[in-house]
Amino acid sequence: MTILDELKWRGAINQQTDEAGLSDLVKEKAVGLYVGIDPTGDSMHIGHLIPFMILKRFQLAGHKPVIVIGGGTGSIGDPSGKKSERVLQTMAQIHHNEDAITAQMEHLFGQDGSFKIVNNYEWLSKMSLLDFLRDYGKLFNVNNMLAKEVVASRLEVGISFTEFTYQILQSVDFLHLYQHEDVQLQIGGADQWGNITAGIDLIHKIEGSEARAYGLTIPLMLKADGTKFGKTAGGSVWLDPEKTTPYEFYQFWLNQDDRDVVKYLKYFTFLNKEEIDNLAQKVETQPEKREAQRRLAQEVTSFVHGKTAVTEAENISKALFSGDVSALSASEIEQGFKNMPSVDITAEVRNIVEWLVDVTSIESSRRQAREDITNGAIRINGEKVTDVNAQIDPSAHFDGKFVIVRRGKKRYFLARVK
RNA sequence: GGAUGGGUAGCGAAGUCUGGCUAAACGCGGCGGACUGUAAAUCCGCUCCUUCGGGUUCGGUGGUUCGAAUCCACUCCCAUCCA
Repeated sequence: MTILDELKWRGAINQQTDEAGLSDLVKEKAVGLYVGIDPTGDSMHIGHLIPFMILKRFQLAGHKPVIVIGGGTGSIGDPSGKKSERVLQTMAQIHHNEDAITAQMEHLFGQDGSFKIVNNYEWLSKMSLLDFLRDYGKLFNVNNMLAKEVVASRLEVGISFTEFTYQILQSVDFLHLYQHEDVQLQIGGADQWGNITAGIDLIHKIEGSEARAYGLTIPLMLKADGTKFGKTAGGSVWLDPEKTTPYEFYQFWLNQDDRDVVKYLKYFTFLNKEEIDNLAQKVETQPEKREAQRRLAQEVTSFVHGKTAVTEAENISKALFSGDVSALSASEIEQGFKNMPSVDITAEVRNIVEWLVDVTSIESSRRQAREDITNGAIRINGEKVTDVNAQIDPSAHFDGKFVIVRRGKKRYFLARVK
């Protein structure tokens, strides 16, 4: 099975520019290939992970991946997938994001030289306007540029010259990498098709039509219920443990729908076909065991945060979902609740309603607090409290250091006694 | 600048003609609960604040009235059409 066959099996191929040509190339040699990411934020989220997982698969198949941090393109703004013009980020912000994303990449893919990470700011920022216009601008036909889906869809609302130019910059990237890094394949999300083909056209114009450059896009990921993948009530699922804790990260994957889990195993893990087929079988026969989800959560959490994080996440999950938090030691709580919502409180003994609203802000109003207490939705240190007149004594448990509040089935809050 | 239609709770949307029965239908979302697989689907409760007496709400201001989301005046936004 070639790498392309594998991607096909994983359902990871949306479009390819020259299936036969690429297929031959992949058999012939170790192919240089790249995926770009513009530093629009200071962390990647799991949606960003998809193309990079594919890059990793190519690497495992003996090819030569290059990650392009888009310090240059990011300063322009990619109109792909955007309904309207975006506000430019300051260069300071972009450079900050570049550093953060680069560090994240190095953490994920290592610095052992098996992955090359480059920043297109290096070559794009040095180009003069006249060079740009004479060397590249001349080769782009505005009529073709206008016809690209990304631009065409924006003609109604408007698009600035700056964003309009984006496809040229991305093409220059591909050309640069083709010439200097032996890159012959660009991979991206489905919305990158136009940018990728623009780059291939540029290479053909400059290097001749026999130049072997290819493009491959990945299908847009949707959940079985039709909603966007990778979003939770709290927003995106980030790879940065400060934004999304490893525990939350693990839980995100564990909670995936049966209908989606096999697809995610294919996309986000390096498990082989037999293993995944076996797990798919389990989803059919014993869905309630959620072996596939558990394995998915373990694999992805381990890849992003490491093995220790998996063990920790599982320990915390066990304690929180059994409800038996009282067994936890103060130090375990410090660990497990590290990034759960928490507030600092005093050791003062208060009425529970006032405490939930005024002291901890866990509840938004007294009415709501009373309702939740009456419904049996509030647990203090693992014990259900249904009396609105109950008193809270922060010094009663956990060496007087914490009060653990649970609202509903799985929402936890930690109050730290100061 | 002119014409018309709008601005109601987190969002969508009734209510306005025929003032009080309206803290304001209904849907979505959110929060609880039941069931369960830490699921999906479904069902139930809650969803402005409250010391439970009440208090503050329907773009804004000012009127009419015993009483205004509802009537009047002015004003600010939004949409569409015309210039």
